[in-house]
Amino acid sequence: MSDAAPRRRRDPETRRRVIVTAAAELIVETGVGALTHRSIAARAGVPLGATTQYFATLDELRGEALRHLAAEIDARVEGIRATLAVRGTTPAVLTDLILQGLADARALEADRAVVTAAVNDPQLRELARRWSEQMAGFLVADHGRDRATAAAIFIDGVLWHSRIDDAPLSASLIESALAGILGDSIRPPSESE
Amino acid sequence: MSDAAPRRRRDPETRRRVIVTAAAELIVETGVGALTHRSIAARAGVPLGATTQYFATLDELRGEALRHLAAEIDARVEGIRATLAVRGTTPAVLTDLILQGLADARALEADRAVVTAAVNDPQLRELARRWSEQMAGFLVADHGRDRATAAAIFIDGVLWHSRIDDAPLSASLIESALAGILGDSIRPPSESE
Amino acid sequence: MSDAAPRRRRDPETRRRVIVTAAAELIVETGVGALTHRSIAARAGVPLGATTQYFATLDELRGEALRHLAAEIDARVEGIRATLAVRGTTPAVLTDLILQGLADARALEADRAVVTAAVNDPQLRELARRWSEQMAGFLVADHGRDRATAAAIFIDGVLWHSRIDDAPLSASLIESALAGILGDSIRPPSESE
Amino acid sequence: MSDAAPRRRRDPETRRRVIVTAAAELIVETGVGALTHRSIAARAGVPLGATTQYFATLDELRGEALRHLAAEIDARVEGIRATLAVRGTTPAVLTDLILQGLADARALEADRAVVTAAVNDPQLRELARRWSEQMAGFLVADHGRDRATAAAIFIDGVLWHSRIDDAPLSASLIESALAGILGDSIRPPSESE
DNA sequence: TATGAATGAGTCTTCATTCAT
DNA sequence: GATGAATGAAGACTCATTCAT
Repeated sequence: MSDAAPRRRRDPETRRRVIVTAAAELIVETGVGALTHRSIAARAGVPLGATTQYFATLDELRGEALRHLAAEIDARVEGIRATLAVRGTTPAVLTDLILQGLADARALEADRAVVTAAVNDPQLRELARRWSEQMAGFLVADHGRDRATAAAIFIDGVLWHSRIDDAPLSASLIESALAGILGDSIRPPSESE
Repeated sequence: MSDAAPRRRRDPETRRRVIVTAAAELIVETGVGALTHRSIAARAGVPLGATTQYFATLDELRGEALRHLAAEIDARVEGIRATLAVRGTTPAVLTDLILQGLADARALEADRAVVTAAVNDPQLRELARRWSEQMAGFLVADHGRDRATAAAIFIDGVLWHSRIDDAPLSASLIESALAGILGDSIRPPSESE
Repeated sequence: MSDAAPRRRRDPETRRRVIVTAAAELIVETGVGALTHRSIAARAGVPLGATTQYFATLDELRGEALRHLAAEIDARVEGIRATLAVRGTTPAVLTDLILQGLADARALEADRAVVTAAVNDPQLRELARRWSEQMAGFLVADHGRDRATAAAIFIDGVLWHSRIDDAPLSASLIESALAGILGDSIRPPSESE
Repeated sequence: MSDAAPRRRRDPETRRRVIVTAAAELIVETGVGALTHRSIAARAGVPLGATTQYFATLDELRGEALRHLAAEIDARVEGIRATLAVRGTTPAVLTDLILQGLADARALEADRAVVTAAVNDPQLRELARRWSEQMAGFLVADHGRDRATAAAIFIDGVLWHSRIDDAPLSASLIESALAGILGDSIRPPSESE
């Protein structure tokens, strides 16, 4: 029944990660603007001082958290890339992947959080652009620059829609739109390999 | 005593409006998170006390400001509706309107600011949805629900793109994509009227 | 027996003065380095917030307090000037004034506090120089630049001595030294007015 | 296991000295108020823990550093004593030594730093007095108590002047003043030795 | 009613000191 | 013994909100 909180084990690596993760969660849930040392410490279950021990300023910690989110997103994007390489970049495949992505609420929120944060912070623009640019990059070989970009923009719109709107979009709506955007550049995936 | 002195802003209505407008500007410029009584008073050119006189809490004032932005957006949407009624809902007309909208940086920023704020505040969702829903509404008669929704989503994506990305999109990219999305539902505007 | 501290009367003028005075006292007693908002508030008997209400930064408040001390010093220097004008700048008169000054512990401490603060803050140098320069200025007409400066420097040394050393200096020691420094430039005060 | 590895600073004595020296430097450069464990460790090139290993509190370390500065001063004072013993205590010799002292900015700053620190810490008074008292002691045999004290006070004033004022004092000003203070007690140095 | 002074809660940040390793 | 991670007590500063005037 001793109420003196025992000093924690020394494991800087883990602690850093716990703090960054907590900050990332809070950004997703409440936005970058609401981030405070206190809220992070509470969420991470560490004393206030720990949040300033590893990061010189809140700005730095915020940056780490956003990069953490970006890394999460990158990992998913890499999965998408791999799938597209195997199954082809047809509207059906893309729609499938989008619906999968929408089903992962956490992933969706992380992605939109980064973009949202970028609206009022030019330094984050590059981070925010990445997802969309990579998606366009995956499509450009098969569909050309303009169609690829337009498709990526449409997909971005879909993600936003699902973040703001409660009614989910139907697969056929998404697939038809993509088919229209990609037009006659659509070809079945190559048989080889 | 001289009645030449212009009636000192005795009009509470006007003052309220001045304050709300100032708050709306600040939200657009710096985000909802940076809003303070002091910054609003300074921007509006009114004493600090005036900002608490007319609005019980900062939250309330923030809400009014966001509603003000929404009303601004509605006014522009109404203009779009009128134009579409006259010129038809073809990709060319839509592209024209989108490019016009992108050229109005202030309008664009206002719109994205409301959506951004809505990401972390469910109460604002309805406000944020409005623009997209109305746009879809204008297209539904000519193109059907799904195509209209898809087009509105694409347009939303275009607006986001221009907010995050520096390189502007070409008219042909936008028009081609819209043409693909709206597909064979596209018809020339009616001759009548 | 109500323990709710009643909100104070509104008298900004007085409050500012109370705060600056408290800060000046603390500088004299504990040095500029030990100055904190909290210590000032406690000394002044005002809530913490009051110390930040009137001064944008602690630096600004510190500056005001030092200027307050400088003004105190200036007032005394003006008294010295007036006395020297009437009674002449002889060693005897100077010694008399010095001993008077030394008797006023508070004045002495204020003076040395300003100089001490200037040691590590170049911005205060000018403030710290003033006393010595004015003293030299009073003597220059009668004794020439070098002797006047040397006398002022000696007096400065006397003030420091009395601040650090417990044993007081005798009047004869001071007077003899001044007589030596001023040398044959010493003349009795003019008879006229 | 090669014994070529230079014996890792295993010498606690040396480490203590390194830390104290670093602290002393910092006091001279930035004042006692700005002293922190971290700044000392950084300056000394030792780990943070070393600064708390050898000194129970920062206060203790600060005291050691000030005593270190006092010892430095003593060493220079001893040099002055030796010179005065050889060359005599004439104004010319004293002026020479003063100008030499003023040229050694580091020495000057160390000296004033100790005095400055003593202003707000009575425990340091004795340390701060030492320089002046020793200087007077060197002169007392040749010039008597009062003149010696007065000369020491004047020299102290000169040191302060150079710390606060940008314009340096001329040798003739200093020498004349000393000549006046020491008066007819001045004698050429003894032939002996 | 209109104003801005008053207050304290809450923010970021720095550091002395403790103590696990 | 030596190191640096851990902790919390301050410190500067900002502001929503209250309320005297």
